[in-house]
Amino acid sequence: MAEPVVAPGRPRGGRRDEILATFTRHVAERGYDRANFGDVAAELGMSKGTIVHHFGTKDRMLAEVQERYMGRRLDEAHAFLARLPAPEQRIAAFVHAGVRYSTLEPATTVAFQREVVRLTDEPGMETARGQRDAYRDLVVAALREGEEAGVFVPGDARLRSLQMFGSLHWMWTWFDPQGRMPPEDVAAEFCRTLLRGLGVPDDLGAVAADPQGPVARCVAEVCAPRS
Amino acid sequence: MAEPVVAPGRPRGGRRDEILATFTRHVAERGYDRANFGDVAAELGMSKGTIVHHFGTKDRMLAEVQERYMGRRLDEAHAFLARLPAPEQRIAAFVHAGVRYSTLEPATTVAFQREVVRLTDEPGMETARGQRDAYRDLVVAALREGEEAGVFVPGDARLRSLQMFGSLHWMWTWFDPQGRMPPEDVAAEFCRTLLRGLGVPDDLGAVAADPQGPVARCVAEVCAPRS
DNA sequence: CTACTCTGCCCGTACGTGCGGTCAGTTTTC
DNA sequence: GAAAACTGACCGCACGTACGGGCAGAGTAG
Repeated sequence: MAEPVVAPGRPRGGRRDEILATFTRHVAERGYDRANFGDVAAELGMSKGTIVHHFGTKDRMLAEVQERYMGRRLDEAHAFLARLPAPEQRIAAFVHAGVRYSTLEPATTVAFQREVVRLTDEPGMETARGQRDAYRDLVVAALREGEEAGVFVPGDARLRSLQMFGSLHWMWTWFDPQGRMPPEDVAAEFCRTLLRGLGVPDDLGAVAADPQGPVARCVAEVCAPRS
Repeated sequence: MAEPVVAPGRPRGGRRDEILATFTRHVAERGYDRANFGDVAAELGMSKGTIVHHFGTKDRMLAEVQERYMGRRLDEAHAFLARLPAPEQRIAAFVHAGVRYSTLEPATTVAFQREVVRLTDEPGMETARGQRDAYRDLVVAALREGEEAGVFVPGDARLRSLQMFGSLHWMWTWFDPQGRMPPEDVAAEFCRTLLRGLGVPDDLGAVAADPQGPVARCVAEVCAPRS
């Protein structure tokens, strides 16, 4: 049924990536517990054994999904931070990027978000958890910079970062990438409310929130669709 | 090994409620998929069959947890809305209440929050979903009132409600009721940032966010611990 | 008071199913 | 020919739940 495409057996990681992508989609749709080897194998027209051969265990497969995801996000965060010096731009960029991912890699994003809790619980997730913590540290740092620069009103940076992540990580429960609501609008609205909440003057905030503005454009360049 | 037959008192469905409470705790700790009859039964020193006798299926049991939870929340929301006329007070009250629940009924709250997605997916959850939607409608209505009254800057009320719920519903992944961070502080910080973000003047916002203020007190009275 | 019956909780077990993972062997690629 | 990719049959186990029966208390008749 499925054409050979490239010869089976060789293509370095080709088949492997396919497996990972399908697994990711299943996790996104049903959650980790209900996702299973059998269905993934059937969908790809291969045997369960093949999946085991490539990944060993289900836990490892999820860990790899999370690590790859966070790896990409960290790279991108560093990239746009290097280009955006102002704290309110940085915070806005995190929001734009967070929303953007929901449409750029919907499956991976949902899979990550709905299974984040395993980062703290399960063993074997140390790497991914470290990446996640590093990412949050970047946001906290930007919030602190803003406070010190007097752009944000003083407050608890850690709590604020959690408030912010909550809004973004919750999106998987309601946001439909195929739906009517454009992600840019979501990002813009979230940005405006958040930045105003941090005490950023409306004009500065408007620029940072603008879907056509410099921040959004920078994020769009950095977080480009891959292959 | 079973205890003396009848527990002190004969609270209507005493045993039944005990089962539900234990099940709820297991869902909160491991998630619905990993929670199972065997463990609950063992912990209560009863047979799996007893659980089935009382609830029929696992799905039904979860549905009942969700319906009871949302029922209580709706009652309380109506109660504090009746006492707080101002939009900024109402929004603050939703935040205070949302945080408060994490310590008042930690297990039920976590169980609800981590399994919310089933409200939209699964059949048999129509009632609970209706309750959840009704709750969100209350928040959206308060946001719209605020806009019309000129207390909030114009914006997309639905998006704002989702942004707000995200912050609160995400708490289960990081908030520890036993931890150092007092829930009142979380609520206060969330309130301040959110209300400022909605355009509420700082003095008005400070009163509404104050853990000792009228709004927090009203919520504390309405959302009292139950027997 | 006694005997009988009805009823609702509760028990223990057994069954079917689904799933993660193993393994010995085959095919493909270089 | 060596190594990697792949297969398909199989195992063991955990879990939901169906089922038949036990048992204690309430109601009723004599």
